[in-house]
Amino acid sequence: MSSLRPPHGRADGSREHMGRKETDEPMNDDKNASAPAAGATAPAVDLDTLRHSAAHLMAHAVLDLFPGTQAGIGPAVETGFYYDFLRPEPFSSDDLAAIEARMRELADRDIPIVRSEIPKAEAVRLFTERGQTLKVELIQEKGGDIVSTYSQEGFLDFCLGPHVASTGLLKHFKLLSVSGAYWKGDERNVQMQRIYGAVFPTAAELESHLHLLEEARKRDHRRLGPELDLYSTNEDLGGGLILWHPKGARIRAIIEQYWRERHWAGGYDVLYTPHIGREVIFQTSGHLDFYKDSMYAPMDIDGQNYYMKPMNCPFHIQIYKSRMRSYRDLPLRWAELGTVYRYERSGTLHGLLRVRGFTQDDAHIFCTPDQIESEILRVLDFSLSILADFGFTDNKIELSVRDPHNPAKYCGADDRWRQAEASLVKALETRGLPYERMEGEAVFYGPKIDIKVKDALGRHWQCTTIQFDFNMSNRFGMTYIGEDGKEHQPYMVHRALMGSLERFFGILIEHYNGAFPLWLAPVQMMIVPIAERHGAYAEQLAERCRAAGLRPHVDQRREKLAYKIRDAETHKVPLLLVVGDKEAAGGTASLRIHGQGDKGAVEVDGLLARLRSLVDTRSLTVSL
RNA sequence: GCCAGCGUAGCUCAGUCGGUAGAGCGGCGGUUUUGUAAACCGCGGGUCAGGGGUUCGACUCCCUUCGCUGGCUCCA
Repeated sequence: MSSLRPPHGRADGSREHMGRKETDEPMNDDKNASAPAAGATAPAVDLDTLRHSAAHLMAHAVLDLFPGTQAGIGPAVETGFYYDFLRPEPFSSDDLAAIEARMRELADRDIPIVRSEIPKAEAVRLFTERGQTLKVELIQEKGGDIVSTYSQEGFLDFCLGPHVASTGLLKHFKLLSVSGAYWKGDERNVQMQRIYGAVFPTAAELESHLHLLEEARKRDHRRLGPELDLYSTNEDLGGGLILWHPKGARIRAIIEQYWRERHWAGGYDVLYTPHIGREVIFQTSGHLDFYKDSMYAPMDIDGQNYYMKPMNCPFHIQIYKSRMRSYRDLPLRWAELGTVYRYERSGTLHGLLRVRGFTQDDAHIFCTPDQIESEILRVLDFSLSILADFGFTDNKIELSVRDPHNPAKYCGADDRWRQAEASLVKALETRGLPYERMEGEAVFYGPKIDIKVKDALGRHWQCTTIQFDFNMSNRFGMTYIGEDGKEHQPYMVHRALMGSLERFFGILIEHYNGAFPLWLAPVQMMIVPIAERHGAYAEQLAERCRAAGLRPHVDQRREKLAYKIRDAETHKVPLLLVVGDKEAAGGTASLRIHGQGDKGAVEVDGLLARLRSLVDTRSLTVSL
């Protein structure tokens, strides 16, 4: 149903997009079987070929070391490859090391990789002989009369190719992890073991990729969040439920304040609606028909079933319906920081990025058909402007439209779809924004624009979604009175900018590596008196900071200066103001900026004015 | 939910073959009054995630529940 919430996917750069690309179809298909032949021996190879060949090399090593193992599929992916294996015993990390060592041996021997084209029956016989019944299944499904195979010594694979000429060309790889994966991606099928590996053309690139992984691990919000005392989760509380600590809550409150101000200034009104509602509202909305699996069991209140809301739209619609609406009232732009609860399968929970209770920065725009273009443009501009304030300026935009081959999957009249899509395209083109067209990625009730932000490590995260909805206004019988005095059905757009506050917070923690820009930092300056006798001056200074609308904290502990500095630096406090005899006498403070070091003594009023302006402009860096 | 792995002090981790636990940091107490990334001494702190079982004896072996991790599936 009308989800406002962007998919809770993980970062493109790290996990989610390890999905399949063209080369991940090692299965044969006689239509293309002859095309890649030349590539098989070409000395200059593209990256996917290299990675796919590395997958074969690994399968070769695995089948050598663990006889009886069956191979599934082994495509190239974004940064390397994976290969799925069926084997009763789990692969241990020791096994991984052994497999990698074996791969190096096989690579060192520079074994030629040979393509052959053989009759299907022959292929079936060969793979049956080897006990590779999964491959036989693939051949029978995918193969034409003649199928292609690749072999390197005793290892034989059913594969379209192309591949590198010999194993010696495979040099810079590393096995990373093993995990479960369903045969053919269907959870009703047997579960196999998937081994992931990284492959790059040069040692330097592999090294830099491994370094990126390490960097991502270090700035993982699940590590930084609790470490910086921003949030926690708790076993007794339950999975997927977030406790916002004072510092995290401070950041959230700042974001919420900013969000409200921007919305009011941007022509929105802000709503509040309850967390639960009677069964009937979710029957009308269709959630109980289409969305029940994601909803929690009802609670009985005075003999009536009430549900926790999984979305805010039915509630906003009730407000719309609370009185007659004229075309003169439209557009109505209603926003809410709406807390919703959704059942997510236990295995999918992930820190702040995928939780069971979260707050969407939701909005619904109700408008007339002829307002839709300008409204889309407006919401697009608004979204990009807000994302930019958080430092996300390099975004990827996707336009998700219907699958032209499967119109039955969607509801709503054709002309509405055409108009909706046209207005989305128009908005993107008016702004000259490049976008990727995603056929068949539309939600069933309407097309949408998604914005994925690119973080400091180059990973993409989906935040914003702008979705048409042809369904809700119909189900709830929403109307407005037009110029003609007759009832009309309003157009409805759902949108979320940050997605959910939890998720956005997680992204921000990783993007900034926990070192929030001044306007968001929960503690903006740590004031450090050198000795106890400077405590009073430090407090005075803190008072002046607070009077300037800044957030200081005084470190009155009886510790050495160096200790307090180290502490503030590791907690990523943006500014340090050191005060001792000199400063107290001169009415100054010694300034130290996180990541920049000691800046020497500064005059206080000037500093505060400067900081105030950095906060007001939401500057992402501190420069004086 | 599924496959695999993990869960020992607030945090990071050690703990041999089954004989009921240890370090560093943090915390607390004291000494030190400190000038730009960790002063010194001392002290507490654990139902070894919870429950059940095997055993003379379980942190250790088995079962189970919860939570977490890597993926798969899902992300309407």
